[in-house]
Amino acid sequence: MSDPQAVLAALADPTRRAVFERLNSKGPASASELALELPVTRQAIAKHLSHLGSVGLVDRSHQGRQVVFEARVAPLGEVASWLETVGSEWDDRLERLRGSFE
Amino acid sequence: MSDPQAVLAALADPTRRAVFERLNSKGPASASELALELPVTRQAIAKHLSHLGSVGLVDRSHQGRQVVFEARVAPLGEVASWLETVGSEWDDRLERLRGSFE
DNA sequence: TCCTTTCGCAACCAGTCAGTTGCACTCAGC
DNA sequence: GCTGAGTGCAACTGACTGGTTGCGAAAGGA
Repeated sequence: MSDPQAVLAALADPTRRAVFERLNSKGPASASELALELPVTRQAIAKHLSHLGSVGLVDRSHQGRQVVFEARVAPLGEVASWLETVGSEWDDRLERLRGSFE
Repeated sequence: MSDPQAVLAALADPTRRAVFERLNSKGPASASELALELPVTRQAIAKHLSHLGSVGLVDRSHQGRQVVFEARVAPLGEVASWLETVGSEWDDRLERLRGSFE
């Protein structure tokens, strides 16, 4: 259960988004594999994966010598519901405003 | 029509989120008013408002000598639908995976 | 055992950005 | 015209962080 704002911040970086979307669309991969497909070094990828992992957007598992990372979409739902909450606050405000004219 | 990733990045900063949520929950305010309620200077607020405005999360209007800012929630919907798209990509991948076993 | 691959850790660099300070401008009220 | 409130612009600073390089450790294969 990661807080939505941390997930928001994690998705704010373009490279981190690229890593996540790559894992999400083409399936699990290791940091080295990702480094071949993206224009940054393995170390940069590893840092981003660690960041993504800390907010629950990525799962790590060992396969022999390799460490394979997999995307997890559950935190996205929490962000979505947070956005919905903010939106409904706005609706409430409209409602109160309407009420004040009756 | 602001792109969802810019909105994402705009909402990533805690202070900027605080400004937006303040405007969203308590209604329009000027930069000076916001500076009284938040622990940063008016200039910092003004920069954040400019940033929020550039992604469509805030509307500005003049009231006499004052400049009043108001929250706009439409871009939040775009972010939500983007999140949904990412989620559905994941569903597609599951579907393909399922198909490969038949 | 030796070599290679993969990974993790630490140090370092450079760019970005949040925040402050200072100053100039505008406009309403006296 | 003067004063004060509200705003905008520019320069500066400090901290954070994305990215790289270098090195050492662990693990599989010949």
